[in-house]
Amino acid sequence: MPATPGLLRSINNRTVLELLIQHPSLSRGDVCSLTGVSKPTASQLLTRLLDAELVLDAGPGSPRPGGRPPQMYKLNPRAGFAAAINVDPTSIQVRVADLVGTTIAESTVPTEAGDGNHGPDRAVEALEAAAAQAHISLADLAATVIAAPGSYDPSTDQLRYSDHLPDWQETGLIAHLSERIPGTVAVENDVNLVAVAEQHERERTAENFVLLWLDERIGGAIFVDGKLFRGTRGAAGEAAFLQVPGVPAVRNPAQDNHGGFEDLAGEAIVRELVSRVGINSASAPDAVAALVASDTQAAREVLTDIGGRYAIGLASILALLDPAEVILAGAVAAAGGQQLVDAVASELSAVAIATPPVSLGLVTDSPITRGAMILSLGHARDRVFNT
Amino acid sequence: MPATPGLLRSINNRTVLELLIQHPSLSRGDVCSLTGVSKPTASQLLTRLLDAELVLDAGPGSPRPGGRPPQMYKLNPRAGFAAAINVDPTSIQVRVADLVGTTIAESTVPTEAGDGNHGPDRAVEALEAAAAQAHISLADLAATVIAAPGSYDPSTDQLRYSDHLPDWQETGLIAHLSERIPGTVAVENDVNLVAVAEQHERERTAENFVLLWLDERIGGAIFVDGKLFRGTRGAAGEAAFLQVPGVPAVRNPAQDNHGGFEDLAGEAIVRELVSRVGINSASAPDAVAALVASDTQAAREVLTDIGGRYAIGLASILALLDPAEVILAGAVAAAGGQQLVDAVASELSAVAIATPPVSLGLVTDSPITRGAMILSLGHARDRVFNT
DNA sequence: TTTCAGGATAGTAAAGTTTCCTAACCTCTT
DNA sequence: AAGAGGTTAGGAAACTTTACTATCCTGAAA
Repeated sequence: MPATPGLLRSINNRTVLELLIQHPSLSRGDVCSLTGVSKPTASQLLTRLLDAELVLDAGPGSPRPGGRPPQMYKLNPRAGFAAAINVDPTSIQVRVADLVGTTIAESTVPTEAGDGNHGPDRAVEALEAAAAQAHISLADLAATVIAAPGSYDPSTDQLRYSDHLPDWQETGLIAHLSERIPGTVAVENDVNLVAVAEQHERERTAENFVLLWLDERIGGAIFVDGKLFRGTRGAAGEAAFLQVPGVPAVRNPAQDNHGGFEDLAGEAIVRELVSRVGINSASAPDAVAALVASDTQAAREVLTDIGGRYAIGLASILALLDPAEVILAGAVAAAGGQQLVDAVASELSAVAIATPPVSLGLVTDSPITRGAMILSLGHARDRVFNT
Repeated sequence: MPATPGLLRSINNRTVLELLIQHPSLSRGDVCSLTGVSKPTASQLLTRLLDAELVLDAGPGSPRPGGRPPQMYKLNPRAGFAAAINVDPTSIQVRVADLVGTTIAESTVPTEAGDGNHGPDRAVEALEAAAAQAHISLADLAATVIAAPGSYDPSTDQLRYSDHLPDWQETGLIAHLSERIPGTVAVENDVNLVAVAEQHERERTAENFVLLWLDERIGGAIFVDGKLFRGTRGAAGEAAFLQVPGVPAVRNPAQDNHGGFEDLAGEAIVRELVSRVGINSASAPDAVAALVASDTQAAREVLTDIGGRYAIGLASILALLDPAEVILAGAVAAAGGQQLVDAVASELSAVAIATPPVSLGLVTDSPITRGAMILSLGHARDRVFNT
């Protein structure tokens, strides 16, 4: 693959398209100043992209005083479409967006236990329904990202550690899905996608950060150099399986699908700790919310205890990864709010080497689906722009 | 920075130079077939590089039957030079190599306690001496990499966690060194450099791996996508500071500069465990070597215990990073040999989620300096080739 | 109020540069 | 003579610079 003049065209085409993602519309002059190419080349680039129908005429722009108004161009939102699917034990949620990122269809299919197959084929059906609702054909989809608990291992093409989804255990998962869904198809761990959503929300300030997911289960996600770090088998960031002090070392964690950090700070433990101050809730988020609301000395001590447990696991994470930032997300983190963050941060400074800022997740509205859509849009653009 | 025709030249120039690193010499025809450029372009590229004195005529190659013998070209080894400096508490070791990687000077300066300054200026003196020995000027150096224990924090330009090197604690370390050493200057953690040497030795088979350093102290290094992962403050991979079960959670690890995994499996503990079977040695490597040599049931049990302790820390590392491979290196690992590796691997499969292959470090001869030279050569080539 | 020069910004055309490619032609050795 | 190595000549694709035209706003004069 030698570098020929055609490479220049692809590079510059791509540069312009990337700029059009960031800016709603651009004139030829904007392209000149933002990319550094000359005026004739900017014209040429936009003409080519217009011919390829990747770019549309956006009409005249606002004229500067005493000058001709510029001709504006925008990305063709219908040059391709992206889908995000979130699979959890009770439902399948589908969202379809155009290449600009505007949602054009959305639907949720409940998957009650015992009424047939809730596996990949059911997800494809839901996707077909959403596509019909958006008045597009499945063939128009350039990319689909499926969010699922557990980790996706690309070497075996299989979902692991997702006992809650019995119908998704087959090997050859993406191979199977690709037969029915066109374009790029990817399966991604749900916690990883929350991290993607958080990074997008923070406008890429954090290139290296760790997200700790505190919900029904404990999870984690790692960003390295602005990119998701998945590990070899897609199992990186499985914080629940950290071996931590305060509980005995866990043996056979894979078989039992439960880890040391969960024994120290998982849902059950949190509920039990909270119950010691007389608050009995059905779920850990409710328990923590009630704990934060009750402003007693005993409640504060329990919150410090919980924060300290999270801090122990985080200390190992910080020792290995030295992230610039730690984000706490998930229902328990949201329930605990800033008080929980403060408790974790203060305990953390006592047990970890170098403590980065700790903050709460900013994305509260369907973070998993949003992260899946962000990845899906990236894949869709990659695919559409390279033609 | 727009893509102009000049970019093609740089890309192709660079491609040819990279090939000349891997192959001792190449003909024009080799360049054609390896890069995919046409014959005239290959000629043009080599002529340009010859004019820039980055490439030298290597005489005629071996002729194929019934054909004209090709004209060969090789990298100009004197186009630039690279230096590697290894600083440890007792000495400063310097190595200088040409751009091809051939060592052209080597020296070791002992730094006995109490005879003046053993800081950066002393290292510069040693470097000057080595340059004189190689009959080059300091100005010919394109890159220098300094290996040191502790971690180098680029944000404060300072070495941390290196109590053994009191004269290296200043802030503005590289700024200071750059005033006296030309070219790229970098400071890198010694364990990271061992990992670089291992990766180089294994010819890039492992893109994602973790190296556990078992020596006077416990350390670690992480490779992600074929590149060293340093974290935000250069402190990634500090395995000694993992919080692990079996010992109490460590408080204030940074102040005391000692971590949980060290309490569980550090030098002192290893010596004590070995002493229980009657082997008393001054150092952990000696102790482990004697343990492996004495083939008793009790010795095997102690080895299993030690391996199990290492496995506990590794379990947390695997949970977070999911590497494709684990490498055990350092004096203790070398002393334990394959028996120790087997003990770790077998215990690991009991306490970790997914166990990758565990193996022993292959580089036994000055791995730190070799790693530093590999990085330094990379920097030197980057610098020389981009002109 | 209308008209029309002047000025500023937007866009195009023509010529030239750099880099690559293909095709044909030398060059050297067996 | 044959065959591989290497060069020359002509041309294509992408960029640039320079000079030109196009469009619109402003504001002053009719």
